[in-house]
Amino acid sequence: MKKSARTRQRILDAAAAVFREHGYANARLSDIAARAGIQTGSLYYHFASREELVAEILRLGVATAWGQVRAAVDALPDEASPTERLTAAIRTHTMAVLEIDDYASAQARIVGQVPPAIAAVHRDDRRAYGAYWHGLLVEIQRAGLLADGLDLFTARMLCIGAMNWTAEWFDPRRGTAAEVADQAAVQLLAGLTGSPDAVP
Amino acid sequence: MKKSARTRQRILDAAAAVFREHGYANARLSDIAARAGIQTGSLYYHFASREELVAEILRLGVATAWGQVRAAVDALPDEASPTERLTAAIRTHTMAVLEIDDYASAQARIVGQVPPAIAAVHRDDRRAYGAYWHGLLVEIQRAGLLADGLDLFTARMLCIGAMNWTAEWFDPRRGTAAEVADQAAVQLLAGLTGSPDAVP
DNA sequence: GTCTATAATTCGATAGAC
DNA sequence: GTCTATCGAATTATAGAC
Repeated sequence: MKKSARTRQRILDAAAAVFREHGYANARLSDIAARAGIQTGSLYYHFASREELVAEILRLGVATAWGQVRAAVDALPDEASPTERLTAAIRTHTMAVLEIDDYASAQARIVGQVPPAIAAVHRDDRRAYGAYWHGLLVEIQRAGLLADGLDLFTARMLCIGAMNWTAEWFDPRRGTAAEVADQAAVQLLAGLTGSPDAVP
Repeated sequence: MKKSARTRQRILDAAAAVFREHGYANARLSDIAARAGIQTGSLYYHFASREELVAEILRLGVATAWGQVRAAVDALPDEASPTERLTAAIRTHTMAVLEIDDYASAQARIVGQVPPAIAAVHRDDRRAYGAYWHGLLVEIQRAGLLADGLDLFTARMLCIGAMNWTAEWFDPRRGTAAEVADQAAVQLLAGLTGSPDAVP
């Protein structure tokens, strides 16, 4: 790998960590540069502006979370039930936000705070990932497991909200990320199916 | 009411609306002043700093949401069940975030983005409101309705996350706030109890 | 590619007239 | 109490040396 690509990667990693920790408003380019081990001005060799860097973090946040979730779902045996597949997705997405991945965590924290122009560009990424979750919910519905009266869009957004908001309150001193992820899977799935017995 | 108090109130209303709409980072004092119908410099007769104004919005956001939720719960007949009480709370909190109240909505959107000093001052307010919700969940638990294996703290935070995140995605063109609030009540309660039949 | 130095801009905050 | 005018701090962005 070229030196340029390696430095660019260091900057991205640093930016994800800083946005995750400080939120959008309080993340300064000087913080990011310092964590990447370079001077602030040097950032501009790799990114044209702060906004371009932010946009890339958002894109990678969705891409990595999605990649991990899909890998976990695809790793299940072919005969896995829709509830098993959704359980794996919830657990993995929550783990990504809480522990595995600074990009997913940063995306969850700042996506609602970026300027409209960046949000507009990012919307297609979010939609594609949302469509993937929609598919998982449709499987539940087709199996006749969805609780009566639920709108699929609202149901999905409530679940994603519960998962993404964990980044705001999670405290490792209170328990592990895996414990939160497991409970999220149980609780959210019960909410969708209306029955705890549906959880394998 | 004195003129000073009325202007102060106009500024607060304007700030809540602007923070709700633009998030924390992109809300400028000039936007707030313009909406309140005064010049930016005039803000400083009423508030010592931007941070003081933000802190007041956060405080009022929790206070008004709590007030509305408590009023809705207290309006139920004495013989109302724990599930009826929690249903009323979820529906009302969600309605506050989505429609009723710019303060509650602004608080939900920016609470995770404010500088640490402001967040520290605000923590007591959040804890008190959290304790109220904890009490509602304990009622469910005492009635033997809580699903096995749920940790009350995690369960509460997942619910609050799902409700607060609605501010990020709600689109009135897709449906009414009341529809989302109703579904949130059904879905979140089923998640907590593990049984749709527990919902009245 | 990265550094140092600095320009440009934005925005919160202050001063003083009215 | 509010306005106009302006200051000052912070931070993004650029220029040019190395």
